[in-house]
This record gives sequence, structure tokens and C-alpha cells, in this order.
Amino acid sequence: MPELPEAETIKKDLQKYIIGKKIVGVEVFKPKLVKEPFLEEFKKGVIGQSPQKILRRAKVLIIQLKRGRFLIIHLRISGWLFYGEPKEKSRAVFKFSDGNALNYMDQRVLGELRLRNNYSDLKFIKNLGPELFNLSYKDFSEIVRKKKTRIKVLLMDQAVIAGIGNIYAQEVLFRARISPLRKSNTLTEPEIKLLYKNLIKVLKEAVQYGGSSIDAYRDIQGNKGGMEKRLKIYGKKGELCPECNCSISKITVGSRGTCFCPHCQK
DNA sequence: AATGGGACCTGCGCGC
DNA sequence: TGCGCGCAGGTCCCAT
Repeated sequence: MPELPEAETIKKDLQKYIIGKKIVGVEVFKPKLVKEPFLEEFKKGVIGQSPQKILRRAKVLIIQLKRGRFLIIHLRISGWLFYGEPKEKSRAVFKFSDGNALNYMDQRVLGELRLRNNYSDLKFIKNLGPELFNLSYKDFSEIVRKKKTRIKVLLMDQAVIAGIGNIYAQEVLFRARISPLRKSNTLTEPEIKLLYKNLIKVLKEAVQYGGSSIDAYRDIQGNKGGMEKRLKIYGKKGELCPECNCSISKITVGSRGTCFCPHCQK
């Protein structure tokens, strides 16, 4: 679910709500979520700990604890966090000494919880390319001109640029008027410029509006994001294109559903 | 090397 | 009303 803007929203919320508080209890209702160490050791290691700092790398949340330990939360597709009363559908609950709980919510149970001494050698961290907001136009342009893969697949390749997923890839391509099927190395200089500009603009806009709540995603207080109302193409198959009034198409690109306007996006 | 499909899971909405 | 199917924000693994 969460792409960069949703993860960034959660990061800011966590900074506001859990820094310095003490974890006094942990319950895990879906043991499969805990990838390491073994469940009992995970619980023992987390209890008594206190979040010092919240980090984000791409779509992954990293909670820095004391004594050089890190609680790593990968939300995958349907994960989100809720701070408050323990919730009925929680997959895991971290109880704090102030009586509140950080609930790990995840309809599809595809997420991951890990307790480790480091995070940089985890596969889904170490293989990441540069963060989108740290990527210069020069570097972006070089990547796009060099690669032959379809542009949408490239945008979603975390080893190339970290943080973009299926919602924002579609959204950015629509705004840049580029077909998701175009081979990366066929983009012209003005197209690459427009794409870069929109990448930064749309993702910043999404952070500003607290991410997109298409289905499950909520912020830490359980509120919807504001960005889904501003999406122009994602999930709008059969609706009218806001630019040209043509019907919006849906195809599969990189084995993911992809909406686009065949008239506007060339 | 790059690409495509399936697996991992649950639950929703749709059509019959 | 009930059931089966397709589909969903990510990532990894395998076959080609």
C-alpha cells in the first residue's frame, strides 16, 4: 500500500506520538509477521524499549530504539499504524506506559516486523536506489536515457529510484502526458524534464496532503489521507479523462493494473 | 540481463 | 441471499 508519501506521513506521526515513550507490552496475533528474531525473543527485545528516533527509507519505517537496536516495519501492501486504544483488527499491538497502544494493522498480513542491530544490510533496504527527493535531474535523465525498459516499470523499480509505487507511477505519467508503455530510452529531453518535474511535484503534493487512502490506508489517528481526492487517473478506468473527456483505459504493465488516457498520453 | 508470472495473504465488490 | 471470481498500495523467487 504505502508508497513514499504514506510512509512519510506515518513517520511524521510516529515522531509526534511515540518518541521517548516506554513500551510495556507486545501482543502479536499473526506470528508470521515477525520475521526475526523468533517471536518470544522479539517480544522480550521490544518490551522495556523506548523509541529514540524515526527513520524512513523508501517505503520502510525504521524505529530506532536504545542500545543500538532497530524495530523495522515494512507495511507492504495493506499495512498501516494506529495509535490509541487497542483495536479489534490489530495484527500486533505495542503497548505504551501512557496507556495507549501502537496497533499494527494489515488486512492482507503481507507486512514484516523485525528487531535488529542494524538495517542497512536488509535485502529490501540495501538494494534500494537513491531516494526520489535526493535524485538530481542530471542523474534521473541519465538513468532514463540508458534503460530500455518500459518507463512505468522503471519508475517502480526500487533499485533505480526508491519510493514510487503503482499509484504514483500512474499519476505522474498522466501528468507528464507519457504512455506507461513507452520504452525509457525513447523519451525526448523535454519529456524527461516534464516527467522529472511531475515526479517531484506529485510526490511532494502527496506528502503535503497526507498520502492517499484508496482502501485501507489511514494515518496514525485513523484519518484518511487527502491525496486520493486529487488523483486524476489511478483507479478511474472507464471514467472521463479530466483533460480531454476520452474514456480512461486500463491495461497491465509489469503485471500491475495501469490506468491511462490513450489520447493524452503518447 | 531482462521480463513475466506466481506466491505470499485477506477481504471486498461485482455478476450471476 | 449466496457463491465464485477478480482484484487490491509490494516484494521475492523462479522460469524463460
